[in-house]
Amino acid sequence: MKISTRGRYALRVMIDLAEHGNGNYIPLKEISARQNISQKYLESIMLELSKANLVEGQHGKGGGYKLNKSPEDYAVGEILRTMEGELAPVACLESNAQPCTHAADCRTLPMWKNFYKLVNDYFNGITLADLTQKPEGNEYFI
Amino acid sequence: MKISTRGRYALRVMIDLAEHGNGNYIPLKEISARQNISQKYLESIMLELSKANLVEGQHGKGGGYKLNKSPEDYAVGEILRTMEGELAPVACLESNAQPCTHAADCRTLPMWKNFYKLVNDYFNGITLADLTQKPEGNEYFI
DNA sequence: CTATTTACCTACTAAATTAGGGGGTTAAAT
DNA sequence: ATTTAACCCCCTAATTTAGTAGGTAAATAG
Repeated sequence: MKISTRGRYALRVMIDLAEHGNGNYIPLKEISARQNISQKYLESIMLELSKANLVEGQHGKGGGYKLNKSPEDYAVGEILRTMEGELAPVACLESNAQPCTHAADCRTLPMWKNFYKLVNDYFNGITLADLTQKPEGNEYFI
Repeated sequence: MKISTRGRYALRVMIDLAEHGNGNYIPLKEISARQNISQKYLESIMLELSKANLVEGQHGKGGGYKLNKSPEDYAVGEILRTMEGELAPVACLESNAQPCTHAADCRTLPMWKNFYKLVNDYFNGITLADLTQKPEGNEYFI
């Protein structure tokens, strides 16, 4: 029941880009230093985020990564799903799962389904903007 | 973000005991056959459930396992935590975690904390009795 | 054109986790 | 004494996780 390191790191990178980007490209080296995450490992994470079109990479001097949308348009759920795949608590709820013949009398399926919805609703309801430090202090969470 | 096989199996065994036990000892062989789970693997799961006092084992003929309480007194959360440890989404929320020096300005900690509470509240609010098939049909979940 | 910078790409690896299996010992009932 | 069934210890093959190593390709500065 853990969020993977890749998911957590991706979130930290996205928050870093939201806080330090401002529409400019930020080289991975900077993010790696600021977040204290191995640059090599971050590379593979950025590749995934880039392929999923959550960030845009730019080669060469002055290049780096930047967000493709403004922070309030990224749901945390979107970022986590990109790194972890679907947030389903059990394999049989994943969209590519082969249909389970016992679903009709499975005692626990409704519980997992409700939980799955709870998880998605929670993380879809939080945006990157909610997680960035705002001057007046972030009051999103009590 | 998956519930482990051990956690799912433990739940299925507990439901099986609730539905077929009725205060009697049920040998693992029967549960294994009914649930289609390797008896060997179940052994190690039962050992854990037994040590946590969720079930009671009895040696010899007429022996097996039975619940220690009635089904409505088992929270699903209690069973899952026995098998998986705490249901914390990130390591730093676990009770034995070394205190994180960045907690004060961690952007995501409040989100994880709220999520942790959501998870615990959800699974603590469901009992084994809610998951067993009742004659009139189980209406706990819509 | 060359050097530098930075993203992008492929392959490898050590450690941990998962899902078991083998082969016994102990306790209870017949 | 035999059978049944929990309890206990040690082993393993496959998969996942969290990286590292060593490059190539593209953009910019001079």
